[in-house]
Amino acid sequence: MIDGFRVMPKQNSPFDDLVRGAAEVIQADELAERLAGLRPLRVKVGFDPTAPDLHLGHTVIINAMRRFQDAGHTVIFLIGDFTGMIGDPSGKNVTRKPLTEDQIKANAQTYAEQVFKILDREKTEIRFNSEWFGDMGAADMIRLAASHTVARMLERDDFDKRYKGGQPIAIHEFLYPLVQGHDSVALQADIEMGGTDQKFNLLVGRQLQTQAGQKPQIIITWPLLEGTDGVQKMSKSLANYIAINDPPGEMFGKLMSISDELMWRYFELLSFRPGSELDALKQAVADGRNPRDVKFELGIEIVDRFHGPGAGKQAREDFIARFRDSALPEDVAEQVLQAPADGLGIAAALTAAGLTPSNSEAFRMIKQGAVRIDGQRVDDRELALKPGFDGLLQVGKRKFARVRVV
RNA sequence: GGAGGGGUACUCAAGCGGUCAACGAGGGCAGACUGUAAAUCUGCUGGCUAAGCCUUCGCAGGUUCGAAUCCUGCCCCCUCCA
Repeated sequence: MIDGFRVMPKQNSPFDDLVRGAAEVIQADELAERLAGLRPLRVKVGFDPTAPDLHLGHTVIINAMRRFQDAGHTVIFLIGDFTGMIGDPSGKNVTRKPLTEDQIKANAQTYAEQVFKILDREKTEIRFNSEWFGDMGAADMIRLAASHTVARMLERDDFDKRYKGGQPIAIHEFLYPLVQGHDSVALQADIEMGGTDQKFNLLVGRQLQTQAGQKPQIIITWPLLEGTDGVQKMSKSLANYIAINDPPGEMFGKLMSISDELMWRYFELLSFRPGSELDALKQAVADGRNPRDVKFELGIEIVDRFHGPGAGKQAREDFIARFRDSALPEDVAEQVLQAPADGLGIAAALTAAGLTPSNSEAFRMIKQGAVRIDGQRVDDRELALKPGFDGLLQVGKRKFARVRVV
């Protein structure tokens, strides 16, 4: 799938690990050539300062950045504050709301906090494209616009589809690839990485660099990570995501819930283990090792990364106790609920404790045998918790609340 | 500017005067199974002071014993023509 790979040295070389899981490398031979040089390469990755809540899908490319850092290269974390102020409409026909300068600053800050759980802060160059676009005049912008033709713009897949499909394309949308490409010129990027949907924009960068007398950047695109459902891309709106701010237990649990097949995909794109080690793990499973235990390894690595060394093992122990040995969790924060004299209805208690969204839902859960008190199933929907009650309420396998009724 | 089509629950999508809290699919949740899952099977999937009641089908009115379904006005989206 990747052109030029077969001319590369044997499997699992440092080169392979740098681009492991990449969707495409444009001019792989050039990449090998530049990597072989003595100069650290400038690796540019642009970020839209709109969605500060990062999930594991976002980290695929950040992991790749980290690998380049570890290989001694310079990673440029480019924040598209200039473009953000205008509102990038790419992708959908939904016009994004322009962001204010303050929002962008705040988002950039949140971004940085999360990103440096992976990247080495010392080795990261943070840049904003308003540096060179902020005071660019109309004349220069028109000059930039003159560097590309409409026909070439329409080569981009989504433009083409929209154009042929009679969907509107605003003029400024044509400017986005140019602006992004010009960023590469300004930064003198050797490499630009992005999602597969960015391919066209990244290619424009190559052209603009060539026009500016620079060596065109190498392009590495990364696939969109599937969400925990294993089918659709990971995204917050599809509720199939693992946020990097998820608490350890939740993060570990979500990782455990992915299919065995998807586990390898996650290893490939999210793990820092060398390819040789992944091959060994695959072999072990093929030889009969329980895939669950290998999934534990994945969970430990990821949880450790975002919650510090040791957090992963702790999460695994909790997980085993909870799900394999079905022990009741110990560390559930106690909630104190007010009850009328004749007691608090069980449904109302579940809802008040946040275990169910409504009393109706609580009744449904009881009917389905999903509700337990201290491990004992509750069948009586009329059950009332009297003042003085103190116990562990449970809905389903993973929702708990320790409740004291007064 | 003109002509036509459409807005239904988380999503898609039926319904076109009563039996509609609204078919079906997807998603989600729960139960069983398990290796934790996935797959599979089953159930649930508006709210409530719960065998009853209340609110929902773009918004606001109207007709009717009765409206998601008919009428009027408004808002929004799409297609074609200019």
